[in-house]
Amino acid sequence: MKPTFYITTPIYYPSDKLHIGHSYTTVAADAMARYKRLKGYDVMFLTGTDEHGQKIQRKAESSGVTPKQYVDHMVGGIKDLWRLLDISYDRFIRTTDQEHEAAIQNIFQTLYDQGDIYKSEYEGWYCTPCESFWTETQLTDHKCPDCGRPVEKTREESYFFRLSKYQQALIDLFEKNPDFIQPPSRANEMLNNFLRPGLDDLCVSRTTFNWGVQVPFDPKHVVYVWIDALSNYITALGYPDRRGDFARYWPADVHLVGKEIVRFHTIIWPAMLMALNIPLPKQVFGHGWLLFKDGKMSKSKGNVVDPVVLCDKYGVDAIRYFLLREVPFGSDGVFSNEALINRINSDLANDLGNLVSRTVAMIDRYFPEGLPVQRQSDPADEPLIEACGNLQASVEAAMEKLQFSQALTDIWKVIGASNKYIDETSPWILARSPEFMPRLAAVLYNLAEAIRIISILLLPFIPRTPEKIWQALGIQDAEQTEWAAAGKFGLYRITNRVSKGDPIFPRIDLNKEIAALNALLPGAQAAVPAEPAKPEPMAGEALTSAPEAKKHDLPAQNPETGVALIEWTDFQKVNMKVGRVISCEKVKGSDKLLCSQIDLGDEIRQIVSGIAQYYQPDDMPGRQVIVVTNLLPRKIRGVESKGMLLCATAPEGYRLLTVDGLVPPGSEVG
RNA sequence: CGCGGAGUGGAGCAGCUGGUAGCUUGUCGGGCUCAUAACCCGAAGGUCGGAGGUUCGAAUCCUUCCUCCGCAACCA
Repeated sequence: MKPTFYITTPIYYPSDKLHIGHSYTTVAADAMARYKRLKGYDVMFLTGTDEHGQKIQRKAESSGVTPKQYVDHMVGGIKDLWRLLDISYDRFIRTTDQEHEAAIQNIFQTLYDQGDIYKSEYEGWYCTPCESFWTETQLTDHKCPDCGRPVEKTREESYFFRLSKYQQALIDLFEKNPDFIQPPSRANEMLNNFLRPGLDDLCVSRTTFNWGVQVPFDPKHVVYVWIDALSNYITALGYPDRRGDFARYWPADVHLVGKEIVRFHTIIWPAMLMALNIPLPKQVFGHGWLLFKDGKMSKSKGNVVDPVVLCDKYGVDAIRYFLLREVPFGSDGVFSNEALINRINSDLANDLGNLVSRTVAMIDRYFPEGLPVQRQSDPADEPLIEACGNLQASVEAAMEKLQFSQALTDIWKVIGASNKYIDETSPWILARSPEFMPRLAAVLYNLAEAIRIISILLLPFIPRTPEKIWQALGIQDAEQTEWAAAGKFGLYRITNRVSKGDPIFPRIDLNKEIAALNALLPGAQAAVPAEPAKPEPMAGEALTSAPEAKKHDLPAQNPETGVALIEWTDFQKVNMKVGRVISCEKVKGSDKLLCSQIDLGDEIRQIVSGIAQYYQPDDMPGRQVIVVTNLLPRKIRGVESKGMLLCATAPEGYRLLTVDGLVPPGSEVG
């Protein structure tokens, strides 16, 4: 029987479109899953969505659909994205799956029956205007940290999980299994910040919303995210049935998570499993975040850092390569368009793509009938052959530690060695004299062989590229392309026929491209977590075979820019007017917010905008501004905002939109 | 003292169980012409945030200070 390997991503919260950070986690998990499959493992790669909770419920309400309709739509988009990124998940769990919901009720009941869950009261401070609960420690000056207004002590009936009971067992777990949390620094964080100071019991139900799994014996309550979401890792395997997939794959080999949810996965989750008498996962890997360079946020979220746009422009493999190579897994890193394009140009186009091109071109030119049997080796070949011989071992060593960046660095060293080998052996000079033909043949053979080995080792990371390379080199059969074949030098067949084609990775004109991207997307978003900011799903719809892309669900896109096209009627839904600023002040306690009173002709509106870094309050009165008037009102830092001021995102910051000449306040824009 | 992270050639980073700095990219010069203006070689460029201390010796260990960033807590 094959050994098994079970790897998971967090389940993502589909309240918004997924961004490049979610893609980062998922691409990493995919690379690992592919690697293990190539090594011969029976792999279970799980991802999914966490679909319950108040935020989803509200989002759905404001869109005028049921929560289920809302998440169904979002999940369609997420699956499209994973298809686009070549994510080879084996199962896609949704916390709204029936089996998952039933399993959650079973778990809740079990824990309740054995006394690990008990009913009590959740005591907190309630801010009525904000409709928010705060704990003692969250308060600032005994006031609402959100709006600064007084709060009142309130009690809410809740169920609690006896987390405190597992404190010592968890400390033991961490101390006896130093590898349980990776990277190790995060284990210290957990021990020092949470475990040693002491754990509080955990509130695991809510009565303030109802979009969730009902507590079986108390229908007023729904199960809160902890149990609902974290349990996905076992409900996806059929738990509470402990036979079948559960027996086959559990315990998980690794949970891949972003650093912001390491705590939930290394404290709450193991404690739950201990309570249920289930073996613990072998490892939780907390990776870093992808940050955005200038830290500026963008009002029109999404475009340039939208993985869909990037894939359309540069190809999936280029994006996957960047994500896996640019930042050591575990550390934070910076995403920028310049960095992306530089990686593509120098690594993929110049080093790898060009190596394939020049090798194929020379074989094609000097030996159009195929490489001859007669080949003359030389001591100069040895460094290259040796580097190729060691490569698979070093890639595997890195992969076992989830060091994707290191694995790719190792591969690129051999790519570099190959380019250097060409220079040292100067095949074009050998080609001038017939007596050097055997030597020339050996050189080109060695190059083809190096590229063949490299291409196999690239499979986990950029799965489309190896196919293209094999086509160029005329490699057809599995014996030359299976994983084990990367460990043997000399499998390339002289009967293979090369074929020159288009470059695998064309070079990109950096300046032109940056200009195009900037035009498309004003400023990158600030610090997007590389992972879902929350873990709370519960669905487990087993995804069977490759689903057809639901193209019709996606908005049409302008092929030039990647921006979604909308109907005129969509545009008409937005109501905009010219307003005049009457007065303006900074929002108290805020660095970035200005609160303006705007004359719209027939009314005065209060609008909060994030422009304080670019405009002084004194500078605002009298300005003519463009106001979106029919946005849902929203409270920002406790101050109500009814609308939005339009701004351009310039390199130096936001610039307000205005109108040409004086017009009466309230004039329609359209 | 809210929590956490980071300051190392122009940029981005590694080194941090102590032995006077290394990688990628960029710049400059050279080589080559098989290749995607690509590839190969070489050079310039750093008092390792500051100040003290431990030591024969500190980027590395200790003390202290400074600066930046993320989160807490915000840009509908």
